[in-house]
Amino acid sequence: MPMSTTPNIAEMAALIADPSRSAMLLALLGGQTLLASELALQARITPQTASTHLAKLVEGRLLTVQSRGRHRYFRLSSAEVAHVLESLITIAPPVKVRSLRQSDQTKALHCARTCYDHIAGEVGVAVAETMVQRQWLVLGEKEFTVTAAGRVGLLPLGIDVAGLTLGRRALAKPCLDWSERRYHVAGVLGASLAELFFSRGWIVRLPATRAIRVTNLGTAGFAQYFDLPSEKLNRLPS
Amino acid sequence: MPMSTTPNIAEMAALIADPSRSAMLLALLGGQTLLASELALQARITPQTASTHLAKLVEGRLLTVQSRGRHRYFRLSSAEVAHVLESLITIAPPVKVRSLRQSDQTKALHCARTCYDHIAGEVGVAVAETMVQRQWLVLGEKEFTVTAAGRVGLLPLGIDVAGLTLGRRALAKPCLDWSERRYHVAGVLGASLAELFFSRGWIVRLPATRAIRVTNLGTAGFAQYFDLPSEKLNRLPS
DNA sequence: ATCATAGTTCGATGATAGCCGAATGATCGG
DNA sequence: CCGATCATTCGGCTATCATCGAACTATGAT
Repeated sequence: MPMSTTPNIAEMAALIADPSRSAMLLALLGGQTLLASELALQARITPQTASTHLAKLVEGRLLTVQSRGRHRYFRLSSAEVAHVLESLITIAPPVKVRSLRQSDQTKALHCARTCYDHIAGEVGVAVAETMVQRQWLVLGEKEFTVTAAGRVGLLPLGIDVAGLTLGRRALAKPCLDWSERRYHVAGVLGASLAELFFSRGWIVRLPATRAIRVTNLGTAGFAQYFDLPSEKLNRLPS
Repeated sequence: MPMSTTPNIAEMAALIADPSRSAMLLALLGGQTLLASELALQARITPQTASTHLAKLVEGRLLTVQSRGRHRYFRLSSAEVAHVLESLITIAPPVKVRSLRQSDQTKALHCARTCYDHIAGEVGVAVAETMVQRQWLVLGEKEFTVTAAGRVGLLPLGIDVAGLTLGRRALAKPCLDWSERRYHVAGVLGASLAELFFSRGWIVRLPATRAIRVTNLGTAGFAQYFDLPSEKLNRLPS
């Protein structure tokens, strides 16, 4: 007697369904690679339990490990995994604010945060929309198409589109934002934009979160290169 | 002591994580509204257990019920829920083929199927790509933008884009296809396209599946209006 | 060598939750 | 009113699994 033909969604969902595991996954949603101990801390569990959880997540191909010395670095195994998590956030009931500090954190998350390895939140969406408005990007089929104007416009920022190495990864994919409900730029271009912003010191990571803060340098930079009004960027705690 | 600031992804995932519940959800992914008894049959469980599961799914806002007489009709509560399920399929391990009949079924699913209320699979992707190639759609920021040419081109098909009622729902969103790994059209436009194809008799639902069959009428229609080669449509069991 | 740190494995415990049988409601047809 | 159908509720059984203490391995520092 044949089993049902349904794909084993349940298995993957079960991996996310545990509170400790989902906490670790969300901690990794920023695209960072974190240590087992850091993840244990994030999930508020002992290293032993974290170890078993991480083993399961790797076994289930949600995470990939990289052993270096006695350390083990974990990260999400693909952008698709990140996408699943983001879509789950979309349907999850809104976050209960328990404390002022927390409220600050969530506000920061909404404003600017890293989604896997690119920039999401208000800033990410605003940057993307500026690029579309300038006809640098056109929402093609499976991805953003970078126009000739886009290639030229990105050069002063130090991004050579033609030189971006594409693995099997798309150049510029649209990625739905759960806080803004609009798209921002993912893919290789999104990643190199994020890298650029970090290396120029426009944005910095807030400790132990996916949230990022826009620096004074960044306020000027985003205004100059992307026409972003400074009010949008200054709502964050310094 | 404040709990973690993470949204309760785990709760939603736990609802999907049970094999019986995920079977029911996948059965509803076609957009149909099904009876509790039908869902129990799909999940191969007794009506009693199905009832408790369905109660939880409604409680968790994944499903909505509509009582009519002694019957209770269930359906997915939103397109977002469908989106979560599809994205989970994307990362779930591939389906094991257990029998020939099953292989046929999966082939049909790959070729053409309904994803919530729009058309996915080869046909859905092909239609979307034709529209993009004709510049009817442009992959804008959060959604496909329908161009002037698109509005004109869709008129002969009986779709008045300006007249489409938008709730909070997007007009035309790109939706990643797990079988093709390319995008098809979701959103209000996607829904009305599907409705059109059904009402014109171009496609019909195969019983008890999300798979659809392209009729002879449809072969002609898709060729005439969307330049789809007939070979693409004829791979299905009649 | 010695100690500390990072991580895993094992075993016991405890709680959760899916499952079905049986009984109860509720609705429709005659 | 009565039997049939669709569905829910309850109770008890069982299995699964997250959790942590304790012991163990491996790497790095002194």
